[in-house]
Amino acid sequence: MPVNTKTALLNSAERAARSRGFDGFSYADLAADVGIRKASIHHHFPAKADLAVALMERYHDRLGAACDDIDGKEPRASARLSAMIDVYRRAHDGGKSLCLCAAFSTSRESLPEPVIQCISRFRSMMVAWFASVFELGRADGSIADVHDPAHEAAAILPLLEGAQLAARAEENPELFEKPLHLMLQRMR
Amino acid sequence: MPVNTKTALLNSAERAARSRGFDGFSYADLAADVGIRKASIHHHFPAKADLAVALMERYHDRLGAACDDIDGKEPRASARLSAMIDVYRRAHDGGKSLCLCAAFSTSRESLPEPVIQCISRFRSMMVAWFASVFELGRADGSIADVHDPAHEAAAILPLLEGAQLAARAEENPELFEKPLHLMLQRMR
DNA sequence: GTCTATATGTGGATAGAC
DNA sequence: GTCTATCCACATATAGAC
Repeated sequence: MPVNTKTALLNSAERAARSRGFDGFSYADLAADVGIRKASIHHHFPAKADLAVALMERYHDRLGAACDDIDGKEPRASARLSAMIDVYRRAHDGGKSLCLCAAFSTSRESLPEPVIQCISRFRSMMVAWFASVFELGRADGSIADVHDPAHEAAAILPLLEGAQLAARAEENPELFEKPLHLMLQRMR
Repeated sequence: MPVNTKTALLNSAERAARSRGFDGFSYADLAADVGIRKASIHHHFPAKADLAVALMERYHDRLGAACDDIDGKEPRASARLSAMIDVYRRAHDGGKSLCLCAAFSTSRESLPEPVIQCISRFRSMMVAWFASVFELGRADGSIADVHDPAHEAAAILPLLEGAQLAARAEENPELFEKPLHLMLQRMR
């Protein structure tokens, strides 16, 4: 429940960007969705580039908080990994949406420099977190056959984003689950 | 070397779509690139939707031919898989580009129905081909630890497209290689 | 098949009143 | 903070001459 217009705009823009790409929505779309005139949006985000920056920064912070939250709740590596897979499962929304990082990567050329850097920071953060999970998985034995945590971590983010992409292509949630099957089977 | 205008337009449009998304280029861009006026493009592709269909069909046929070509040349499963990984490696062009399937999946909502169906056929074709490769890999022993060819096949396409997406995000070719490391190590 | 010229809509963005 | 009104650039697309 957004209490203010700015948050409502960010929520609307994030939904739009994740389902149609950054070039796939306009201020007119947001205006219709939120219920104000498009000129009013410029009061909150003078240029669309400013909106892109705000979206990516909020997303970075939100996922960072999700990592911390999971670490605090789940002591076992398999449970941590499972919880993050669930974050990506919910994010792809049955094949209607991508995570913001994947959506923005395609639209790269339309995005201002600060957003590119924020994407880079986001990926580093997530890969580092996944690496810590696989290291723990090797130690606590809750994930099978972990011989190389760093490369497991490098692979899992592309796999999750690629699975979202596959599901998005046909709006078919099954296409998100199938690619993850082997990984899920390694968890105990 | 395209001999005719239509092919030149398809080549230019494919480059543009793969690096900027389907919403990220216009007939004006193609006109400038190919060296004709934008009105002339409508003679070859009346609407942009027609162009999208032609692009996806050509891509489907080209990758289908690549699968056949690899099967004809490489008897070993590991060599076949390696050859297809190389197709995707070349396609991502050092982080400047995606495969057409990944690029179109993000822009899904802007695309006409025939293109969506063609993407679906494309994915089925590729997953079936990868499944045949992993089955062969289990039989000839050239790919280690293949216990479930169908799920391996379901995972490899998202992994390749996700790796392209990662590399694209930062225009960094290393981000394509790292996620594939574990898979490459299984090949002998 | 390609051109000029043009139609029509929509994009992001600004000025200034309330 | 939101509005109306407007600007200008660019999008896809068409008509008709060459």
